[in-house]
Amino acid sequence: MSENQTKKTKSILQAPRGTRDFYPEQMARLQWLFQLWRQTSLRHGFEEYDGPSFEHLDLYTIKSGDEIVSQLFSFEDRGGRDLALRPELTPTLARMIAVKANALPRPIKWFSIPRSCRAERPQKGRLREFFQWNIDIVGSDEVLADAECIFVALDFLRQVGLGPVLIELRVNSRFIVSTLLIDAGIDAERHGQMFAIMDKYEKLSEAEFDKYACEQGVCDTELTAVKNILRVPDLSSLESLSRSEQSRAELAKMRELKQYLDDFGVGEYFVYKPAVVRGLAYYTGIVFEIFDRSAKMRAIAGGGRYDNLISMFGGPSMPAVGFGMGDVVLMDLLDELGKAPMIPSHQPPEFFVIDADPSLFGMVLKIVGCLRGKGFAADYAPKRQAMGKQFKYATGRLAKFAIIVGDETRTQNLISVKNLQSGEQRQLNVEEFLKSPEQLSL
RNA sequence: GUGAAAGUAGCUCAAGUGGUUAGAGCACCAGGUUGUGGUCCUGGGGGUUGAGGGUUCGAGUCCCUUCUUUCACCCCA
Repeated sequence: MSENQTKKTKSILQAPRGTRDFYPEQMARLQWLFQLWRQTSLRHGFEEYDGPSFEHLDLYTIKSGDEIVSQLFSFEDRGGRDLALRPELTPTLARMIAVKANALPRPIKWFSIPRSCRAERPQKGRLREFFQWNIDIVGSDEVLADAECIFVALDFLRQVGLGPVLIELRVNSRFIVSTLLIDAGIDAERHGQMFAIMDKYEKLSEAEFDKYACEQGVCDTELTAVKNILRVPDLSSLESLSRSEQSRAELAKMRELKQYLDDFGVGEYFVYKPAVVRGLAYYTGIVFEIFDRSAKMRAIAGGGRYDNLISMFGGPSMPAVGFGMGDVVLMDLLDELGKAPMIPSHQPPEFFVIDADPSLFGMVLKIVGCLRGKGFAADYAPKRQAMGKQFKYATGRLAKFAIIVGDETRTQNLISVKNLQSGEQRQLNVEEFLKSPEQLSL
């Protein structure tokens, strides 16, 4: 082996930057999460879908412009097509819906748990490969749809122990901010830039923010107007600022949203935050983010209304709202709060068969074989060892019942069944036990 | 992509200003109690100190390069 090859062999032992290996222990956690995401989605009436894990590069540049390419893992296939690993699922969703739009009953309530890749520099809570729970409702412009999306997220979070004391839902409306900016004499074409500046408000000190805004070409009167918007503490204060008919209508929508969330029983999570504008250009109305209240981490989830996206992909004009929740920040947070459950990476056996003597091993396999054939999780010690060791192994595997095969099994067809939790033990006839193992009461 | 800090066993951490063969706990494996358990006792495998090069009689320790992680930017779908 050449020196170069030795080097290569060593470097391939390391998983690529920003990726993770899922050993059984981590895989069990991941599956726990997926199952909860899936169950919650289905319970709320969403249907599961998925698309390809890579798409035409254009699919992503249409929406986000060419700058996005540097954040993508892109490549060319042998036919010269430009492709990219999916950095998110929303473009795929828009494409899938644009193709079949007229055939789908509305509202379309879909969910997915895609594995996605972004070529960014990894940090805490942000990797190059991750999973993201996506929830979308397409074809409804009613606030109820926004409320439903948010409710699924909160219902899930509540289930994993993240109540309103620990986390909050930050809500704003891009539309209303836009109308307020217009009232302040700031043209619509500069709103994108304003959103970007407003996004910094919570991260910077007052002086730093002023300086930053000034550098971005915001004049003093504009800065005052922007700050007035950013300082609005709640919806009722927003009312006094909203002068135009449009902004009043949008404010009414936000009130409606709050009412729906109250009705669903998750109103306590709601916080009005004027600085929440989201980075993406395509959001058109209500936007929201979910944060832990200590706010030391990135957003747990984020989303909003994007009424123009489907038509951008060549589909009919269809209103839509949705959010994404990544696995990384969520699991980090659960770990930090001690709320991540211990999930065994194997299925604990219902029955664990133990022999008193290696010569009885054939009977162990016979019983295990029969139980497994009947659909029970049954197991035995991997080595012929003293009974003490076998019991130890059974306990380690979290088995419920131990079945002891001894001389009496050979001579009288008797086995002993022991409840490993209570310690209770009883002798039974083998055939009778095997006929209906589920009727065992101990 | 730019800037900064860190990296010692699977995990958590030791190892004065460079100085014998890099240690401990947990975990893992094997023995011990001869028909009954996560306890206990004994032993064991494990590391080219992230990798590569340099300075030196001598490098875990100092210098350079690189990889990974973390933090701040960029961006955040």
